[in-house]
Amino acid sequence: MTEPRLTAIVARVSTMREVAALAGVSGKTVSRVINDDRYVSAEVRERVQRAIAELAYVPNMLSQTFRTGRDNAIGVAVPDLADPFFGAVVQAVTERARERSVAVLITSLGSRPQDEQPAAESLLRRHIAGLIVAPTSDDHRYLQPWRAGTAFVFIDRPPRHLAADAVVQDDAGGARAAVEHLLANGHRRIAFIGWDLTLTTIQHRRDGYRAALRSAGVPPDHRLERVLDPAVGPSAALAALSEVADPPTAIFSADSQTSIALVPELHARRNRGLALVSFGDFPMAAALRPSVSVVDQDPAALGDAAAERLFTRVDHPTRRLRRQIVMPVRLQVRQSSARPRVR
Amino acid sequence: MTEPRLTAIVARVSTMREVAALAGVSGKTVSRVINDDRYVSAEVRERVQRAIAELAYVPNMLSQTFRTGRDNAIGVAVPDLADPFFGAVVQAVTERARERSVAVLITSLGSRPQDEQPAAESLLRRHIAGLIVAPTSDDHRYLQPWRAGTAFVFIDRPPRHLAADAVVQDDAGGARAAVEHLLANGHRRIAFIGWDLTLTTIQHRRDGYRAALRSAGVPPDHRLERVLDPAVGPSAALAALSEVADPPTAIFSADSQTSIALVPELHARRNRGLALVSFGDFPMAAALRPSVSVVDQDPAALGDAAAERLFTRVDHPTRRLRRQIVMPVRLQVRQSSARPRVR
DNA sequence: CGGGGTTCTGTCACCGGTGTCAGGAACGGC
DNA sequence: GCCGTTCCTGACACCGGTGACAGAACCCCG
Repeated sequence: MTEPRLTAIVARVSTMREVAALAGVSGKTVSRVINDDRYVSAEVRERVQRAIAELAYVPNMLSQTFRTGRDNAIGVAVPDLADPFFGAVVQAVTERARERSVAVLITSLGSRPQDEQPAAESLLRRHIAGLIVAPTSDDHRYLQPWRAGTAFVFIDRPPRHLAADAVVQDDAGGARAAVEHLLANGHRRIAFIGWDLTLTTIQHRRDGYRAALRSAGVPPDHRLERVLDPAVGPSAALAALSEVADPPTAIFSADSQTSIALVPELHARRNRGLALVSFGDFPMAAALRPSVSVVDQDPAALGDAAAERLFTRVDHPTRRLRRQIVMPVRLQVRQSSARPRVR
Repeated sequence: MTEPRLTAIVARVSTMREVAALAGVSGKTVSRVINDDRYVSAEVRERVQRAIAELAYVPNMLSQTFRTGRDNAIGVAVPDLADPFFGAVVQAVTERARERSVAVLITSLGSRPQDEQPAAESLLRRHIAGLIVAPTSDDHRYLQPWRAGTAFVFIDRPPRHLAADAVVQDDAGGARAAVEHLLANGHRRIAFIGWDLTLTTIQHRRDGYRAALRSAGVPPDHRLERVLDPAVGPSAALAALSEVADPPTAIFSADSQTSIALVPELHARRNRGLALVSFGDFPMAAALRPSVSVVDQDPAALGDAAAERLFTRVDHPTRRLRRQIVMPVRLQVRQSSARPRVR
């Protein structure tokens, strides 16, 4: 055994047994030093630490987690990481995880519901401690076998056929506030444009839209409710709206995806006085002319809340907590929701 | 042993030995069925598969990876996931990884260089097969011990003091093309605004900016080169530029972060004919009035290239390949780079 | 009918840590 | 001097799969 050289250049990761051999102790004693066990003499501890430094030893987390049966990691599954909303959610989750030295496994689910289960199981088979999921499917029973070992927190949309935590937004309330704001500015003919009515979030926003109209005594008009066909984009929907007798003076856009598609189209048509409020902020909304009024969702706060709840479940599996957390949304009034032009 | 019921409700994940017991075979035979080993009789295979379905067995990846010593996962480390550029990169990487059934571990590095090493090591100690990193630090020697077991691909910025693959953009060429375009449109006084000149990417863009001016015989003017102070934002820089004798008629913004801050400010000042080209596309750039001309980086292509290179290194550790991959960038001409107004 | 090859299945060790337990040394109190 | 307690260290099994190897059954061919 050569004399320890602290400056050694190490070209390979070493194992605990190599450290033990170099320090002249058993593997278990090295383990004790790593884990700050109090029952190690100062002299031995010193020797082991020198050996660790000498070999640039880093514990193999694979075997640690294997031994305990639980990976010190959480999973995050969202439809699309390139979507700034989910990007911000994931960013917040990774920050909370790092504070706890927990690794984050990530997967994108895409938009096809049938892809959710295999993607989620690819994370679960690693026996992660918890999973944060923004679901795309309508049936989460497949998660049942994993509940004993893994905590689940749903975000954006609640679980179906499974009892689990959910952090959602006040979809109906936010939509209602947006439409009430348009009503207060004198709009009576207000259109609803959404992207995918099979999503419960969009349904709730439509419910809020309708409730606001009802409360104001404005008669509903199904011709003003439009679903966007992703193949053709928003131009067809706008054309159809303009052909309605007594056409709308304002649009409530039910999600930022729709708004992002809608805005260039409105600009291209020179936007004949059509007001707009978007559910969901989006980049540059404030810099556009007119700047776009939005219902702001604060994705970072949502990510924080989801991570906090997940870690609470991991730390206290038996604690009783309300399953549903509703994040408030905030109406951010800008220029695009001004009064209708007098004709 | 009860008769197999395929409809069993399973409340717990089961192990291979439980499957083996139910099927009346050895654990190794179950392993063979899982891994599609050809030496299993049809009759046994059938029995084992029924037992797997009955118990809803999913292999424990923790032990698989532990046995082989290499985690079937790759790591991705980027400064900020909420940045749409990195979001799109990560989205592309996760798609490529999913095609290969490889898990993706993610971490955000933040902007402080000293945070990079601990964040990277938290991934590496899991013995991942590869790491894609957009570095924030200037010294990557700490990765040396891991090279034997882990492939490294740097993105956006090349490694320092370490020989490893890098997928970068044509920063100088893109900047040069942008500035040449402004020159062709008659601009002679062109400002450079960047966010952080310690980053090599920004340095290269400035080099391209200077080279374009030099080739055109336009005398350089250091007063037109500005670094943005993130604390005060772009207003101070714009004010300083407008006070220069013979002020600029165009701005070359060296990164999308800067552009995103700059655009609202230009709008607020009613943008007195100041042209703009941004290095890096950003959301809504096409929808703004005037729409913003950009040097488009295609982050998805960058993520694809990085993932492809990583998997090539993992599959063929000895193959000789060029270390540096330069992704082309594309000048996307829109309205904001038009000719200067005649005064 | 014997030898060689292929097919199928099981036994056992092993990956690299950690939990359990045992045992020796040192120390204090009566 | 004896017993009980605390301190320190090591031996050993174990987590759940898989690689190496052995052995049995069967087939084909000379």
